[in-house]
Amino acid sequence: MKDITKEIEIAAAEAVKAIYQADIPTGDFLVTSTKKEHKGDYTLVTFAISKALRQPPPQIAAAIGEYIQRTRSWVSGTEVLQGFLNISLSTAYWNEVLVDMQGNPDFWKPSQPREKVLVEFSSPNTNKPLHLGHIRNILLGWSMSKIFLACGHEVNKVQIVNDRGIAICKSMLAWQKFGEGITPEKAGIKSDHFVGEWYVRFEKEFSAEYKLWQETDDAKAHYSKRKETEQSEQDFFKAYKNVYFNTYSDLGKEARELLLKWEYHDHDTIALWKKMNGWVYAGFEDTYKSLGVSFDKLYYESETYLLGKDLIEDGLKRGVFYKKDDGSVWVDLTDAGLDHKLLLRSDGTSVYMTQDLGTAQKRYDEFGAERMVYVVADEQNYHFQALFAIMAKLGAPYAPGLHHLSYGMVDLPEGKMKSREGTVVDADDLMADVVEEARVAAKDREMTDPEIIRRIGMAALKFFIIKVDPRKRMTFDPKASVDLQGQTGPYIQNAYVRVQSILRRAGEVSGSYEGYELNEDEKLLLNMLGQCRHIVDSAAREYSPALIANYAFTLAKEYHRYYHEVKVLQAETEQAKFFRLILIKLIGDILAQSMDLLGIEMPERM
RNA sequence: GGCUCCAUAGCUCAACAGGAUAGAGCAACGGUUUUCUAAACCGUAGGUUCCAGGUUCGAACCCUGGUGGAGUCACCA
Repeated sequence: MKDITKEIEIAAAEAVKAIYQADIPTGDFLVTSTKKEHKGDYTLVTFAISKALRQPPPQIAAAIGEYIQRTRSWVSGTEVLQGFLNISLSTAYWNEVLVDMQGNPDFWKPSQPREKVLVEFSSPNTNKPLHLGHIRNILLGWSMSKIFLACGHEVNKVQIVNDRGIAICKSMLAWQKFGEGITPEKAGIKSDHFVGEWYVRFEKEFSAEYKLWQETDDAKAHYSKRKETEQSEQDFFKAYKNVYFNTYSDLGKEARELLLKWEYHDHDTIALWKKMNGWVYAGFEDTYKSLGVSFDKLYYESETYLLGKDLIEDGLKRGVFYKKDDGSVWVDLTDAGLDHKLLLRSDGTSVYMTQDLGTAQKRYDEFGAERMVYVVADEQNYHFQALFAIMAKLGAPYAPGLHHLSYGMVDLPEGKMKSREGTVVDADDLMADVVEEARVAAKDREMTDPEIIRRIGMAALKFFIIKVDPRKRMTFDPKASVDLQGQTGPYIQNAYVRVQSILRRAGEVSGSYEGYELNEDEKLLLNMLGQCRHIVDSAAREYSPALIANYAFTLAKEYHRYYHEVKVLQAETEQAKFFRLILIKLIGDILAQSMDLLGIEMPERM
C-alpha cells in the first residue's frame, strides 16, 4: 500500500530540486496530518528547510504546492498558511486506499525485520495471590507480545515464578503450626488466597511475638544503646524489625530453619513446599484464565537460582570481574555511570543478579532470543541498568537486545497500596467487581448474556489500565474503572457493535461505489485506518500499548460521530451505501484488531 | 545526601520528531430519540502546561537554576 507521507516527501524533494536546484534528503521534510480546523489532509511544514534554501517559508510552501499539484495526480488541491502547506488528496487516491485495504486484510500490520523476541511478565511470588499491580504488569506484557506478533516477530511469553525463599517458608510454617491439616477445599477458599492467608497469619503471629519482646528488659536495653539521636521508641522498633526477625525471634528462627531444610532437600519440607505451591499455581491459573492470558514457558526460581556461576567464573578469568580479599566477587560499573555491584557473596552463594545473568544466558541458549523484554516495575530500574551493563561487559551477543519495560506503580486515590494496611486490591476481587458492575448496568438494558457482560466488564477494567503511558505512575480509581461511558473500553466496544448491527441488517451486498465523492468525515476515517500500521509500529518501538488504546478510542469516537452524521442503510445513493458499508466494515475490523492487541474482546451485541 | 524519573483543566489522562488557537473523558450545566440500539451525539464552562531564566522563526517538549512528589542507593528479591 502506498505510504502517502513518503510520497509527499519524495515529491517535495523533487520540487525543491527543480525549483531551487537544491538537494534536500526526503527525511528532512516534516509531514504531518492536517489539523482538523484547516482544509486539507496532510501538511508539509517548511520552516526547517527555509534556512537551507534561504527563502521565506510561505514562499517555499507556495512553490512546492504549485509543483506537486502540477506533477502529482493524487493531489487535488493545496493551500498555504504561513509556512504550512496543506495538501488535499484526490477522490481517486482515497478510492485506491479503500481498494488496497479491502484486498489486504493485513494492511494494518507493520512490517519489521523478523526477530525472536522473549517477553517476561507477571513473575509473581508464590506466597500471595495476584493484585492490581500484577494486573498492570500482565496487561502490558500480554499486549506487547500481541503487538510484536502483529509486527511479524516470533514471540515467546515467559514468566519466572519466585517459588522459593523465606516468604513461602513463612506461609508453610504458619500452616504447619496452626493449620491442623486444613486444605483450600475444606476451607472453601480459592487456593492461592488460602496460602496468602497463612502468610498473613505468620505476619500476625510474628508481630504479636515482636510486641511482647519489646516489653522485655533486653529489648529496652537495645533501644537505649542503639537508638539514633531523636529516634522515638516506636520508630526504632519499626526499623529494628528485620534485625529482630533474623537474630532474636523464635518464629524467625523456625522459618529460617525451614528454608535451610528446603535447601538441604529435606523430604518432608520439599513435600510441604510442593503442596502449598501447587495450591498457589492452581489459583494463579484461574486468575490468568480470567484475565485471558497464557504463557509459553514458565521458569521457576527454585530451578534457576543457582544459575550464572559459570558466567561469573568466565568473567573473572577474563578480568571483567574482580575478587575481594574476603572472596566475594564484584564488577566495576563506574564507566557506565553506575556503581560497583556484588555478584557472588563471600561464602560463594549467588545473589539476584547472578541468577538473572544465568537465566538470560539460558534463555538465549534455549530459544535464541535476539530481544528480551522484561516487564518489571520501575522500582527495579537500577537493577536492570546494572544487569544490562554487565551483559555488555561480558560481550554477550544478546546484550544489545535487552530491554526493561519499566512501568510506574499503581496508586489508589488514597495513596499507595500497602499490604500492612490491607489496602492492596486483589486481582480476583477486582475482576469480579467490574463484571458485577457491568451486570447491574446491563439490567436496565434488558441484557443478560453472561459472556457479553463479562467482556464489557473486563474491557472497562483493562482499558482503564492500559490507556495510561506505561512509564507513568497511575492512579487507579475503582469507581472510575467501572465506568462504561466516555473514554472507556465499552465505548469502543459499542462503536464496534454499532458496525456489526448495520452489517447484520445489510446482509449480502454487492454493487459499486464508482464515482462516489466521499465527504470529509469519510476521508478522515479512511486516513485513520491507514494510520493503524504506524501506530502499531510505534507501539512496538516505544513499548507502549497505550498508543494503541488511544488510537482505538479516537477511531471509535470519530465513528460514533460519523454514525450520527450519515445514514448507511438509507444512504442517498446506492454508491454511497456500498461505499459506507465497506468503510464501516473496515472500521469494525480495525477496532477489533486494535482491541485484541490490548487483550480486550469484542461483543457482537450489547 | 548522591543518582534517576515525574509535575498539563476541579479529577483521570492525551499531545506523533520542537510545529498552527495545548486536546479528550469524568464531574457541572443546556440540548438531541416516530433512529442503522442514547453504553451515543451536539453545545456551554473550565489552562500562567509547578516557578524563574535561556536556546529559536516557533517550547508542555531542549538547556540552566529552583520548588514539590516518587523510586533507588543491601553479601534482600
